[in-house]
Amino acid sequence: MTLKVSSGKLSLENTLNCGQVFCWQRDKDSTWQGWIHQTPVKVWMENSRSLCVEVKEGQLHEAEVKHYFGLEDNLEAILRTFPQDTWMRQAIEFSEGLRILRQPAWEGLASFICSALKQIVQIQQINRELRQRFGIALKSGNQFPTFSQLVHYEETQLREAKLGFRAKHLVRTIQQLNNKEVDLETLYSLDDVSARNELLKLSGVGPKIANCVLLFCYQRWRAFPIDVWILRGLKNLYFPRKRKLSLNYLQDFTQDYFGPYSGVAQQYLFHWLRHRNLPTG
DNA sequence: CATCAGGCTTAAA
DNA sequence: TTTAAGCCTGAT
Repeated sequence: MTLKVSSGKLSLENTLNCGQVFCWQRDKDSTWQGWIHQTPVKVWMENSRSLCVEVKEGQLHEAEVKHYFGLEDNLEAILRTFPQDTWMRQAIEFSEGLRILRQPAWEGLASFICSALKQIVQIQQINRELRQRFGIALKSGNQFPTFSQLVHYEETQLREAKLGFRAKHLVRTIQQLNNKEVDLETLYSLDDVSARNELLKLSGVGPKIANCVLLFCYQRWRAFPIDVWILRGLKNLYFPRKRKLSLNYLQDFTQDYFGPYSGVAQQYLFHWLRHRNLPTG
């Protein structure tokens, strides 16, 4: 069956291919195959204001689709809180229709632990490898394995999924979650700082990855991940004359300057910066 | 305390 | 050969 959901402004390209999520693939006909939590779907836009979702009968409700794609967020109002400097204006124009998804916490956490020193294409490969090797098989693909399912595997087995040295961290984090040292479910009810501190207890989770998980999985819109792209961008665009900038100083600056939705602004900047520096762009 | 090398894997350019 | 969405450890 096909669900048709009124979406407001939404660009699937900018939303699914901006580096916030790694379980979507575009087909030739600009439809996308991926997952809404553990449900396999195919999605496409109709008349630029309706999101169509092909899904097995009874597997998904419209509310779940809206929630996953963040369609209840007032995007225009969020964009108005951004500083209207020359760079942000370009980023907003380039990233039109980009929405922050509400991803499942475990898959997001695992993906970002695996993201260290990896390009987006490679992180997508890891996502597929983990599904194919360890996930429950459905007709249209394998589900992302839960940490409970993964707890039975050794580091060497995870390494085969192209994880490299990140396998050690993922194994440790899986054990920590299995021990209830950290409980991903309770993070939803914690304030930003407490939730962040919980994530930082996990192996392989530093400031950058913690902020990614907060922003993309826990709807903490002030979380501003600083990676090498954003670091270069901030230095070149906002502090071209400064020689030395500490990470702490920049982190404070982003909170103040980009405002209550600074994390969303980060993603708009990030998406723009990446394509701005590509050979074709 | 902050800050900073060095090491870690792999694939693509 | 270099580079790519970092983190951890240990040394100052």
